[in-house]
Amino acid sequence: MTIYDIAKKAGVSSATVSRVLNNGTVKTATKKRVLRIIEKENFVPDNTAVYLKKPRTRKIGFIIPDILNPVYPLAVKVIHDILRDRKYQLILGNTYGEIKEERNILDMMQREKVAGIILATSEGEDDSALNPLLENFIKRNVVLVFTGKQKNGLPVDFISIDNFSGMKKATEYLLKTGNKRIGFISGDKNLWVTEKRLAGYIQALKNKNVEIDPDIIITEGQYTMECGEKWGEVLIRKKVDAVVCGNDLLAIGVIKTAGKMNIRIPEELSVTGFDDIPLASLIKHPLTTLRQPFEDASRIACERLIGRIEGRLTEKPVDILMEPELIVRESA
Amino acid sequence: MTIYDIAKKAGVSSATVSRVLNNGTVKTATKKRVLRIIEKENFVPDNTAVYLKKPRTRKIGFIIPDILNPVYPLAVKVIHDILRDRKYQLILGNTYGEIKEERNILDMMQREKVAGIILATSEGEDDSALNPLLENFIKRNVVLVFTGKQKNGLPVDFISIDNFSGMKKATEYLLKTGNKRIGFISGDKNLWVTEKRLAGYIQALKNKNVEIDPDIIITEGQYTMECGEKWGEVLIRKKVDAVVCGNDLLAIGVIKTAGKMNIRIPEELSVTGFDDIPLASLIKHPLTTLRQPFEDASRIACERLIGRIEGRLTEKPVDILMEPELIVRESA
DNA sequence: AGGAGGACTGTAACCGGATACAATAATGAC
DNA sequence: GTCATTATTGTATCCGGTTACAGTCCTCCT
Repeated sequence: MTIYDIAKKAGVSSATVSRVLNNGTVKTATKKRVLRIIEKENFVPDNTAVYLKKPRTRKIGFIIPDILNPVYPLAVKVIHDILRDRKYQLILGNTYGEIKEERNILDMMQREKVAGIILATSEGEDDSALNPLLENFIKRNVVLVFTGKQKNGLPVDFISIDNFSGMKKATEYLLKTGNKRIGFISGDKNLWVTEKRLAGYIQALKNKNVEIDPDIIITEGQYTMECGEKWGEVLIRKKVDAVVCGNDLLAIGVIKTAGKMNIRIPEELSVTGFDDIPLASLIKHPLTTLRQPFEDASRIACERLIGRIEGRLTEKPVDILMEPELIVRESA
Repeated sequence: MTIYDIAKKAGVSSATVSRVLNNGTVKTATKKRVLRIIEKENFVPDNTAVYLKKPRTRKIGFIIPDILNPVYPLAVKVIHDILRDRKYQLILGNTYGEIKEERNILDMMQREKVAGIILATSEGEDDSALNPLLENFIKRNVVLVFTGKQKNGLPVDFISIDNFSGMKKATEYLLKTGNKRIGFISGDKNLWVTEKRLAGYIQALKNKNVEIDPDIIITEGQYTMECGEKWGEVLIRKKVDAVVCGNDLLAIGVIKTAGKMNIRIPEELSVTGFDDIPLASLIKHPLTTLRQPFEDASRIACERLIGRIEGRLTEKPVDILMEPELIVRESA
């Protein structure tokens, strides 16, 4: 079933059917007749043909590290909904922190001729290897927005969270509430977020003239609960008063370990997280953490992306850093 | 940049380039030369053209109610990964329980010419209105798999959980541990899962000759934490000993409410859930619930789908109901 | 009535690949 | 060296829409 079949049944040319489908100028009576037939035949045009001819598709790629990290479902939802309202389609890709996967996903998206990509990943120092690929997109007028990594000189919008300031806040809070020996756990040190969050932690300590002890700073592994448990135990054995965690999952892992080791929270160990995932307020020791304005950031990123695609937004690429808010609960 | 450009630069015809891209028979030397140029020019073929000619795409639709429900991220991951390994692409759609949204998503997927769809939704009694649309897919050889609703006579595989048996187990457990007055909370009564889960609850009571009290059976609203809080309060005021919840989110809501009302769990109120979402084991009163073999079910659904698409699987549509496992924790 | 001008419609050329079929080159047997 | 086979390559068409361009048909004036 093609527009030619519809055209024949309606006694018009294919061009007229196409115009009916695209709100071209068609006499009302003709339009009605064609629409009736389209309806009756359950005709739906084939996007592969539509987009072959049109200069751009209405597909947007969204690349995240891992949908199982509870931060991302909300971002996916926000973006999914905006795209739905604007009649765009969402193509989702998980990289699991692997350059190779990211490369595959980008390749796939290029084949699919996406109109834009929201990149929420950051694979560490070696992800500059992806720059040539990304530049390729830009060359072809595919719009990019970054929300999880530095732009490395690429002319793209960058919408993110002020990780430095956030972690500084958390550390300052722990210092203020009397913690002396404060450990730090994050994921891989080469990730942009790790770097910024670690810097915030260090800055807060320096400001109060607290000695920086590399022995209780752990910046390897993933941002997962499992790593939280593992490193949590290590730090507890090193007699820390508090642990600043790079994200909530790590913090929850630390709290789990503390439970197993019969360490009371927050009396014997204070723990802070980062993200304020839905879990954070529901666990046994509700988590003191930094709430990311994730919804707003996703919305802004997505709307700027569409604005650029549709030519409504033409200003030079900007950096927008949003301020996380410290949410004090019971874990610290 | 098209295969024609590549062909010209390589001094071959477009057909040869196409063969290089599709592992056709090409002399090794020629292949090398063409590949070098493809590499140098960063050429990537345009799927809109590829799929215009080919009988089917390598895109699979996955339709879920809401990615924010913690059951779905895992399913998305499992399916995403299988598809990635098999070189298929994932198109995700959230319906939010709305027939209208589901219709839009199905329409979009038809335009995109998906090769198959995994349907994890169930919009209640009126979703039979979607049958004509779904039959349309089948007519066009698009393969469907259902994981969340009855097949309504459609010739499709149905992979799901035995909701009836699961809820019967939970209710029986509550009876065995001495609870007399057991309330029931679920989402909308027209949903297939609700129907089955309610039936399991009723069967368990009947088997023990416990009177069914419609006054403490609530089957409206959504499967959300908020509804759990709302209906939990209602049931607590009606003096129930226990509440069987249609899913974990509802159960967590009930537990939250109980906390606010100073009702001790499980001494004064036992609560069970359904799903065993990641949250279930981490909350203050770890949840007794039914673990769904979600990973396996998603995998089976996805693999059968691909098998049928690729013609490897040709047997008649089957129903596979997997058995949920009762996980006893502290809430009951 | 004769035209001007706009509304509507049709014709045909793309878009960028895949592939049937035809043509040519290479290989091997005798 | 010749010819049958097979391997390799090229030509041309098609996939299903969109759209530039060229009509055709009205409507409304003068």
